[in-house]
Amino acid sequence: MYRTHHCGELRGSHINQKVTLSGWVQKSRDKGFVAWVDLRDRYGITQLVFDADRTDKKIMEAARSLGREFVIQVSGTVIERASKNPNISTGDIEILVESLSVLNTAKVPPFTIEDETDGGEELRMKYRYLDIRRNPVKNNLIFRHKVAQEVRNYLSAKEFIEVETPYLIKSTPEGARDFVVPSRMNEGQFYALPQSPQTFKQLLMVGGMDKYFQIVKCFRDEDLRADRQPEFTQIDCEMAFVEQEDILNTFEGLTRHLIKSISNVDIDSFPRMSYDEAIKTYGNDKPDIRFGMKFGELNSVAQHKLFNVFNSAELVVGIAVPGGNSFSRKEIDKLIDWVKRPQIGALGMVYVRCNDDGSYKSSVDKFYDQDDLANWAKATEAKKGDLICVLSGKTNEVRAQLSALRMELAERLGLRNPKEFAPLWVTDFPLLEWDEDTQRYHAMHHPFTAPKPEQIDLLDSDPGAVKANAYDLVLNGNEIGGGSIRIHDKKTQALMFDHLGFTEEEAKAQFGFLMNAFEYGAPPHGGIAFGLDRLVAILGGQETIRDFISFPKNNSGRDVMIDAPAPIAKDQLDELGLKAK
RNA sequence: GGUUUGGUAGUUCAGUUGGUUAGAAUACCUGCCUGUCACGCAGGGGGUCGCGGGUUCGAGUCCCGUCCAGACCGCCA
Repeated sequence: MYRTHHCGELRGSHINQKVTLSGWVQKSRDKGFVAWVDLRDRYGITQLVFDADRTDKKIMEAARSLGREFVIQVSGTVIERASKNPNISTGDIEILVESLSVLNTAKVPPFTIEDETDGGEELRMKYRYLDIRRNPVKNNLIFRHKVAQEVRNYLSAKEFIEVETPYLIKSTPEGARDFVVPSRMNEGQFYALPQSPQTFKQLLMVGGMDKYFQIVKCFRDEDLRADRQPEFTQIDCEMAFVEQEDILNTFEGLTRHLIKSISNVDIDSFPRMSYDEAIKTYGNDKPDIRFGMKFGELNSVAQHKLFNVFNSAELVVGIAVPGGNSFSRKEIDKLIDWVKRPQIGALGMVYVRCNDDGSYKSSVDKFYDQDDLANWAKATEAKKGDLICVLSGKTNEVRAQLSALRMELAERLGLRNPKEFAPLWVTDFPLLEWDEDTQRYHAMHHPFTAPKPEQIDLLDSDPGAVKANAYDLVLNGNEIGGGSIRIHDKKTQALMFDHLGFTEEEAKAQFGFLMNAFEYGAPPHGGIAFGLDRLVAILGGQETIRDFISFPKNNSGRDVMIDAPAPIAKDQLDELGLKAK
C-alpha cells in the first residue's frame, strides 16, 4: 500500500498514529542535527522530520540525498511539532520517518514548482505536467471541474439530457475556417471538425429530445488570442417549444446558480439591453456594466462652432472619467498617445477638466466657452473632479475607440473588480451584417437564426435593418454565451439562404439534411451556447483562459509540449491520397 | 496578413555613448549550522548574448535579414 493518508489530511488529532504517505519532495531544509522534507501531493503538504537522535543513520543519509520533485514513500509516526506553523493546515504536526523509499528520482525541474514560479509562459507550457503540480494551475483545473459539475447538476435537474454529437462532420462555407480531416476510405474527401454542434442539436429537437445539453469540444481554425483557443469547450444547449423569454429565464437561472454555488455571490439584478442601445451607450456589444462611464453623444452641443475637427465628424462622443481631474498633464498626454496607437487608431483626443469650483478647463478653450463645456458635462454625466475624454470621427470607429479607452481607464482606476459579477443580456441583434470584402450579407449569429417574425417582409427591402431573436449573455464585459430562436420551417430557411447568397443547389448540397428534417414536423426551438473556458476564467476572477485549460496551445496554435502540429510520414500521406507541400 | 514588445547563466532579469575578464537574484553543487518552514552562513560550478550577414581598430550594444515568443488589429457565422 502506497499510502494510508494524503498529504493534506493529518492534524493534531492524528498524533501517535503510524502512517504511510507518498508524494513529491517539495523542498528540504537541512540544519545538520535535523532535516525536514516537505512532502507534497494534490491535497497539500506534510512536513517529514529526520533527526540525528531519533532517525536511523541510513535513513538520515537517504533523506539528505533527496532532490526536488523526487517521488518518495515514507512510513512513520505523526508527532507534534516543536515549533508549529500556523500558515498551513498540517502545520501542527510532522512525521518522524521510520522508513523511506524512493519511488522515482527526478531531474532538477526547469522552473520552481511554487505558487509564484520563476518560470516564463513558454517554459511552463513545454513542461505543462510540472506546471500542473503548482497550486494556481492545479486549483484552476479543480475549479473548472466544479463548474462543469454544477452545470450538469443544474441542467439535469431541469430535465435536460446530455447527448453526444459527432466530431467528424461536414465542412461548411459559413462562419469560421474549419479544421479538416482527410478520409482514407473516401480518397480526396474530407471531414470537418465541428465549429459547434449547431445543426445536430437542432436535429435532436426534430428528434423530440425536447431539452438537450452537452459539454463539448468545438474547433475553429482562426488566429488565437489570450482568450481564444483553436479547440475550446462549449456548454451547448437547445430547447423545443420555447420562445426567447423561456430561454432567457432558464439560463438566467443557470447563471445565478453558478455564481451562487461557485462564488457565493447573489445576483440581484439581471438587466437586459438591446444591441442598438449597447452600441450607442458603450460602443460595444458586450459592455462591462460594473462601472458607469456611459457614452454621451455631443454632436448637438459640440458642432456648429468653430472647431472644424468636430464639425466634420460623423460622431462626437465623450465619457466622464470619475476623479480624472486629478490626472496630471503628463498623464493625460500619455492617455492621448495611448488612443493614438495604431491598435486604437484615434487621431487625437479632446479633454475637459471638471474643476471642484464648477469651472471647466479644456484643451479646446479657444473654441468653446464655459456654457458649452457645461453642456458636455451634462451629456456625459460628468461631476466635479471628473475628466471628460472626447473622441470624434466615423461613428463605428469612434465608438470602438472610445470603448477601448473606457475599458483601459476602468482597468487603471481599478473599477473592474473581479469579485463583482454583473451579467447582462444583450438582445435584438441584427440578423445580417454587410461584408465589404465579399460584397454580400453574412449571418451575424448563424444562418439558422430566425428573423423577428414581424420583420420578415423587411428582408427584401432593407435586409440590414432586420433584427433577430438572438441574444448574448455578457458577464463583466465578456461574451460568455450566445444563442437564438432558430428557424424551424423549410420556407424561411430557404429564404434565409437566399439572402446569404446561396443558390438553391448550394443550399441543398450544404444543408439539405436540415431542410429535409424541417419537412417532417420540426418543433419551434431555440438555444444557447456558453464558452466554458471563458466562463470558468471569469468566475475565477481572471481573463486569460489558458490556465484553466489543462494543455493549451500557444499564440501560433502550437502545442509546444508534444510539438504539434507536425509533418506526417509519406506512407500516411499516400494512404490518404495527399501530397506533402 | 498587419502593428508592437521582447529573445543575455537552469530560470527571471540588468547591462550607460560601441571599449578591460558580460553582472544580480534565484536555482544547482560542497561545507557549516540544536526546530526550520522564502531557514541562515561560507564557498563553488554554470554564458554559441536566438540565428545569419554587415558597419567598425573593436558589437550583447548600431544596421539588414531571419527564426521564435507575447500583446493587439484584421479574422473569430
